[in-house]
Amino acid sequence: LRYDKSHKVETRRRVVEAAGRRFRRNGIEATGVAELMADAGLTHGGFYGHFPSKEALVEEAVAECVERNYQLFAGRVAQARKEGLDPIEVVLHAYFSTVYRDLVEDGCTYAALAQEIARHPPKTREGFSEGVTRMFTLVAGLLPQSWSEDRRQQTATAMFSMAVGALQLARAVHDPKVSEQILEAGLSSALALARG
Amino acid sequence: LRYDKSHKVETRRRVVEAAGRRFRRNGIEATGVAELMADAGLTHGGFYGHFPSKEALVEEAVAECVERNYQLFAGRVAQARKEGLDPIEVVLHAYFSTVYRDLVEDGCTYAALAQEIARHPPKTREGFSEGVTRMFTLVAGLLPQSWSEDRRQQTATAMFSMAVGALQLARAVHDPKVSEQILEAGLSSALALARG
DNA sequence: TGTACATCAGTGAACGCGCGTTCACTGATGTAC
DNA sequence: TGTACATCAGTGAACGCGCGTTCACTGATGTAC
Repeated sequence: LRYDKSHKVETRRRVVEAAGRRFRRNGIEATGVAELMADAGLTHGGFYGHFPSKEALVEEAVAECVERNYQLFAGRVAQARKEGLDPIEVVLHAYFSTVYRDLVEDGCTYAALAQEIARHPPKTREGFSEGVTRMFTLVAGLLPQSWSEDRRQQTATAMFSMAVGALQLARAVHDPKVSEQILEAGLSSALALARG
Repeated sequence: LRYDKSHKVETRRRVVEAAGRRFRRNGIEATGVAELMADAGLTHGGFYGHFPSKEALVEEAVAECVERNYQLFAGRVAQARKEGLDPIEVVLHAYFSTVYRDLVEDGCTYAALAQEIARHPPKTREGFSEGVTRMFTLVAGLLPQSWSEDRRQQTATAMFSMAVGALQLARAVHDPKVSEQILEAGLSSALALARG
């Protein structure tokens, strides 16, 4: 044996992470294998020692982005609770903000990839779908306990859809004023939905 | 003179329309010049007799999609009024439906292109942005007259964001049941927002 | 009315380029002696 | 402890391919005689 096995595992992890960032920033199709290997400090040839194809990496990178998003969110919720704040308010303010709008490469996986994912093979879409339903459930858990399970799930789903749509439109629009109005409108309506 | 001038104008129109469809179905980047020229019944070489570059066509096709979307919507509103129905209900039911989810190439320009447009030059984004604000205003006009101008604009903005996000997530998710839940949740929450 | 002609919308071969992928290789490493 | 060696993670030239774009051309058309 040459390197200890952790070496290759670590390199692979670095490639997946670099891919996740690039995919969110520039899109999956627009990101070349050579480009993301360079991000990980490697040359393109080594790629196929880690993955059988670009699509295999896409699948893994999407799953990693989804997981990372979930952890980030769950972390914020836990911290809000520790500080005695309403988690749903903290989370919504974080989401519908110019900071999150501009944080593309480390930002929301769903706003960044939803459109492109729809044209990828089922396996890739499965990881994405699982992430979506987990987010729905996480948000539903932050809504009033007095509501029925169904109502919470439904409201959470709608709120999350609104968050994804608002982030995307806020990014697409060229007038910064309109962009901010989209975020503000989304925030206040999402808060209204959360309060019933 | 050879052909009457209407001939070239008509061909150009056909190319722009074919491009709009392809862009919505397969994405802008994934659509080749040869492909959309074939859709219009031509070969790729003729393209540059009509447009200086692919990006110039993109700009025009986006503007055409935006306009077409607006007309479609305005038409539905007018018809609902004629039939004595509440236009906002008619429009929301049409939007948050499996039919509209599956009608990609003739469907919502914003759900289909928002993500990609964010990476295009300012001129292309301007046409898109203008369309977005026009849609906001159109929807705002359907909300209760008793509300303040601000409230209507804000609610319309949030509703439209939700529609775009819900359509995208419903398209991306691989489980049809989850996809339908997203549409249903979006519809009932959008109706709730419309009623205050 | 019939023919020769000029026009120019549309054709299709060719270009440089970057993509995903392959493969013969290199050279830093942990191990055996 | 020092050296020779086998391993294999990573290198980089090369591939076929499709992209956007160019350009010399073709041939259907309306017009002039």
